[in-house]
Amino acid sequence: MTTVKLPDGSLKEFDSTVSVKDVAKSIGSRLAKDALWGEIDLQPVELDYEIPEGAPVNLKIITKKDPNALATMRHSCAHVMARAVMRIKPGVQLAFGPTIDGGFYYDVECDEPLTEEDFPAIEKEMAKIIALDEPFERLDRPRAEAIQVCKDLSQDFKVEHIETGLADDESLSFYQQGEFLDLCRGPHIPSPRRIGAFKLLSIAGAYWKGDQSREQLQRLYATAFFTQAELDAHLELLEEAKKRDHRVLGKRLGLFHIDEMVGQGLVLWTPKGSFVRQKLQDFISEHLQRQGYDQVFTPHIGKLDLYKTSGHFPYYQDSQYTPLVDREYLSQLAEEGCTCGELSNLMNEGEIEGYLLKPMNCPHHIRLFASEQRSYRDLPIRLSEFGTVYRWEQSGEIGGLTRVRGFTQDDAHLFVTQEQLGQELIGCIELVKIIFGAMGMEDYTVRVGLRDPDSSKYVGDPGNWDLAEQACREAAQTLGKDFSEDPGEAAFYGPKIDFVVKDCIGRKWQLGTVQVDYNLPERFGLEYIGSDNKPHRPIMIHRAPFGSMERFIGVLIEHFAGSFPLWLAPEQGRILTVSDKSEEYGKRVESQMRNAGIRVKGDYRSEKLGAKIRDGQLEMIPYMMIVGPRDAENGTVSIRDRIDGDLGAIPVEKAIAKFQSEIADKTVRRKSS
RNA sequence: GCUGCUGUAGCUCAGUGGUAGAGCGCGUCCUUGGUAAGGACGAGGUCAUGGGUUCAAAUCCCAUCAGCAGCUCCA
Repeated sequence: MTTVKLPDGSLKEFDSTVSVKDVAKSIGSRLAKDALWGEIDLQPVELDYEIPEGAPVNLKIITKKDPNALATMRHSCAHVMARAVMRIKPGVQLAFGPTIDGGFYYDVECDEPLTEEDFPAIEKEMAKIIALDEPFERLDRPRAEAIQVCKDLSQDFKVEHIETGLADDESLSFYQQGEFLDLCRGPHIPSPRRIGAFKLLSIAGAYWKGDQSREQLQRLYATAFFTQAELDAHLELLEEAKKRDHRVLGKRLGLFHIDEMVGQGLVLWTPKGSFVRQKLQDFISEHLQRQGYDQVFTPHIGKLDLYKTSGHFPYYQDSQYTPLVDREYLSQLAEEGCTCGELSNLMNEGEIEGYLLKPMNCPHHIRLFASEQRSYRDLPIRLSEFGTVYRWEQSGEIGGLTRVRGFTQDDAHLFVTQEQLGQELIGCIELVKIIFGAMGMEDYTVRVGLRDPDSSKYVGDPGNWDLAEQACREAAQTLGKDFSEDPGEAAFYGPKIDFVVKDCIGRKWQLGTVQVDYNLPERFGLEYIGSDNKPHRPIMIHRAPFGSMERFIGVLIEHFAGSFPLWLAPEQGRILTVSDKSEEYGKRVESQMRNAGIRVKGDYRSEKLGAKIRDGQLEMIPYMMIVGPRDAENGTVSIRDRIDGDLGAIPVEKAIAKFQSEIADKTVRRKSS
């Protein structure tokens, strides 16, 4: 008699010996078909495993749907990959080899570095190992013995990891497959046969334990699926994602250019890209006006003293462009025989005079606030600016529009009383909501950064911090969306709310941010006169709902895959003539449309219509208006919609009305697929 | 900043130790057509930059710059 207990608690009894597969069959044919392997008392077993008779055993049948099934298989595949590398390359030191979204990696260190040319050999060896079909066997060893095992294997990273990262573990588990033995928490699939299809993807450097001061390892990225079809689909998805990369689309659609001669991370906006950017600025400006913001302009540089007061110089000097040293000060230094080395030292110590390219806008806005005496009756004061700032980002970090060295924040600084803080934060969140809503972007995450209760690095009164954190939480709640609360993620000067989205290849980027600041008002000694006729210190809110125009548009290009909604499209419509005979009518329609405020161009080349349509389609033109003799006769245009294709002939006035209403509504139309 | 890869025509890319190729785009001409590529001809490149090896370098080596992936960082 065999008895199994299923995860739902139900018991199943069998008269004779049964395998896992038999149990699955007894539950349902679908389950029997989908079953990958079983788990008895959390240990993976093959489907043909004969369940021992006697006392009831806990059995779980694992299918593809099991959230851990794929990860378990991939991790086993990582072991196979590491084993294959060890067979091919001498002196391989293993570090970590976890599963990640979309695959897995293994960090290794070899005597001679791996290159992508080694991939075919590694994959071949992996296939061999899988064909051997040796099981993954778990071995548990007490601490001291485990360390000795790793020492015997000359696996220094594993020894270190047991001694530091796993310092509290009394017993450690290993998994063995053939000659390959690795410290591993498990679990693993019962046999390598379950590895359906795998592929090595790329190789990159990674620091041991993520520490820049430690050894740099080679990280071998790979992926695996249960079937070849799934792997192929995944690879195709990666290819598709590359096509919507904003750097690719930006070039193809002529939206921006980054020029080697101008400098790394410095964006040149083409007329088309500038148009999109301007439209977005107009859009947000309109809402700022409604919310009672005042727009200001401030220069791109400021005296070093300004940033010494704010604390940004020299403390954050590494992430700023080198200061512009004051002319007279520089010649004075030269006369004194100052060497370059000495000048550099003076800079490091912050002991120089001159100007800084502004790395942020707040000090300028603060000085505007301080330029007049303020009463509590004036508050809140909301100063906004599309302010361009410059930061010396690490060269390896720069790329596309998402990480640049010069960028324009849709910045504003609100000077508020403690009582006003909550309401103003809600107003800031409202703006973010309006923007994401207008773009149809729902796939973003919200993080509320709170202070780390164990740290003393924070400035400001703890009681006020509690109030501000609570205000941030309440403001975040008004989004009607889940948000995470991250202790320790607050800036040292105040709590914050961040908005994060993913790009086409899954990288996360912070867009909007709302931050409370107790620090700068203090450093600049800001005051307003309260109703008690005494000076009080205002609280500052920094906020940028887009984050930066560059990053936001980068993400937006990928979000729309280059197909901007009509109101944002640089070229909203294009007149296509069927032949040269319709050019005159085409030009008449073109000017009629333009007079109605529609941004149109004409394609009067002597190409065939099919070619013109193809070009327009590839350029993501929202509406193509085909004009031929029939249209000229009837006063119509034959509309071809970017999404829905041929809409037939309609009178020009009706087409204009249709476009105008779509523009006014800021309609976001997506291909329904 | 670190590791690896890459840099050839406006774009996408092929190519080999012996004086440079394709497709697209561009120009001219032919074609006058109704919903995703009509045809012919032509122009266009110090093969990223600077060194080195060699009789000979775009090709091999080194450095620099830039791009890509990842790591680290991001007030």
